[in-house]
Amino acid sequence: MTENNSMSNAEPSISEQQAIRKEKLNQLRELNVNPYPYSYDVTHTSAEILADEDSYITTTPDEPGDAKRVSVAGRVMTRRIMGKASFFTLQDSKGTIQVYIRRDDVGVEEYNKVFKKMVDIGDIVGIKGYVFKTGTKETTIRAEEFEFLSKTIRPIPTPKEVENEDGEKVTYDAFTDKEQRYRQRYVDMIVNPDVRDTFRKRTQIVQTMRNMMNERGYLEVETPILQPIYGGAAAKPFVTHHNALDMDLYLRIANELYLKRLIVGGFDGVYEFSKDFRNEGLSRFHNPEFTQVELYVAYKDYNWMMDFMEEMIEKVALALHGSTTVTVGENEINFERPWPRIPMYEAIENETGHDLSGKTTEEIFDIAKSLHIDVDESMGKGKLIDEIFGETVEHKLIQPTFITDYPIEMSPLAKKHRTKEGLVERFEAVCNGKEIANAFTELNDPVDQRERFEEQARLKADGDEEAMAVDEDFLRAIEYGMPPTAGIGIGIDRLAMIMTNSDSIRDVLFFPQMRPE
RNA sequence: GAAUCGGUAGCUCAGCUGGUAGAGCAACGGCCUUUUAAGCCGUGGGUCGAGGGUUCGAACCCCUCCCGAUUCACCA
Repeated sequence: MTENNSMSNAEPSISEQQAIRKEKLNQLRELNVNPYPYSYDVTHTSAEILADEDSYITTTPDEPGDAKRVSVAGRVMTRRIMGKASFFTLQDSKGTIQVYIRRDDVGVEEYNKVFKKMVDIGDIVGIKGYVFKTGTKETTIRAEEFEFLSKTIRPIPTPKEVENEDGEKVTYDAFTDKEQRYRQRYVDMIVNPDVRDTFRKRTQIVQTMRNMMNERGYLEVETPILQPIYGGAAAKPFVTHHNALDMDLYLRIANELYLKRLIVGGFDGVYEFSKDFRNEGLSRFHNPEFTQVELYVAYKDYNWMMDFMEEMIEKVALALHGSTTVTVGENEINFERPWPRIPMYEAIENETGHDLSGKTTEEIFDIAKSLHIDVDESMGKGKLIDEIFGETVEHKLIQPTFITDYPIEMSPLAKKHRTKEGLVERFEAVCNGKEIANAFTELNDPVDQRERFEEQARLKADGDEEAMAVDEDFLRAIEYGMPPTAGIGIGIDRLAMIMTNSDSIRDVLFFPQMRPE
């Protein structure tokens, strides 16, 4: 970053429309109208009225008598002014409802000088009135009182949705520029209501998972984000500095090692929804900060964890869609239990015809070359196998699938397989061609763990930036004894992408990372 | 980091082999008391992403840079 500070926000020159709207603020105050009052008594949302409209509608709107009164608040999204009466669409958090406002209902001054002259699309207003159906059978609130709640001084995009002859919805002037949608998510949410729906679903995913873990009696905990030693995953960290301690700290890349300390401490099950940070590239699938849930359960192994995950994700699909089947792009993905469980070597053999079990590093290297996979001499056995899997198998796994039993070289925190030499008890859940979870029977043999860390340290010394550091405190913890434990990390962003049929991680993050404007 | 495509009014977009910018919606002034992309008449609005170059003349051609999307590479 240079001298010219990109954090500063010099006020840009304003458009004609902004100038006009600012002037309206002065005019409103001259009319003794507060453009920014303090509260409003909202009795109904648009959705509550529309869901039960028969109980609200009066058939004699010109003589409403004791028809039910409603007050709603929201944003003016469209306007149709016809002289002495007008229609406008009011959008609140639950949807939209049409409002009909007449000069002779709200008063000449209020209608002519305030409503007609001062209201812009985007303004937040409150309406009190009663409900009727128009000639074209649209349920509409007839306003008896109108109030400004917040005057907008910046024009918002004005998309228009209409049904064509075939009954299809066509949107004109939709707000589609992705850069602006991400940078100004607030505008995106105002004019693209399905965006709000995506984020509601994301929260529903988290809540469904949290509820299930709570029902099982697992404890939701919080562990440090600022860590003196980062670990628990293979990734490059962000570094920051603590002034008072005069030491560098890392933003966590995973919370695994802290959660396992808590299992040592005596909890049977702990979980944390955690923002993790990895100093790597951005893409459709990667944001520098992302969310995982990690869960550790004592006295269980990875077989149990597969059962648990199936059940949890099936619940999520049902909660969001009322079905185990979810449409993602061109695929129908079915999360109904049980999911196939395929050992990694078997998955590779099924796809390529090569059985890697018992093969030497050199033999696997040659197989990779024969499959036209980009490999080099520096790659270890585990890395080579991972490359082969990634290139030949992973993207083909559309339906949820557990890939089990990984090479020990790639898994320094997982326990050796109880029967298969050279492998660990680890699985990844793959769905729509992408990993959505990673889990193992946790390594609780402290001597073995120390050796694995030392191997990582050798890799780090050889220049592997993603190799783990030896975490002496973590070793000390498991030297005190950690019970047999199953652990899992589930990527919430990836899961949300699948469950909401989003093709970019940016669509499931409110504020994806962007370069400064 | 590389390649491709893109950045023109508040929004969505035109703009030909170079002749200093247009449309619809939005805004502004009128008319209009059941409209719904409301309609009709009229008006204004632009650092054409930024900077340099070529040219009599650049939104357009050339160079550099900024921002974004997509694909690829690393990664969850």
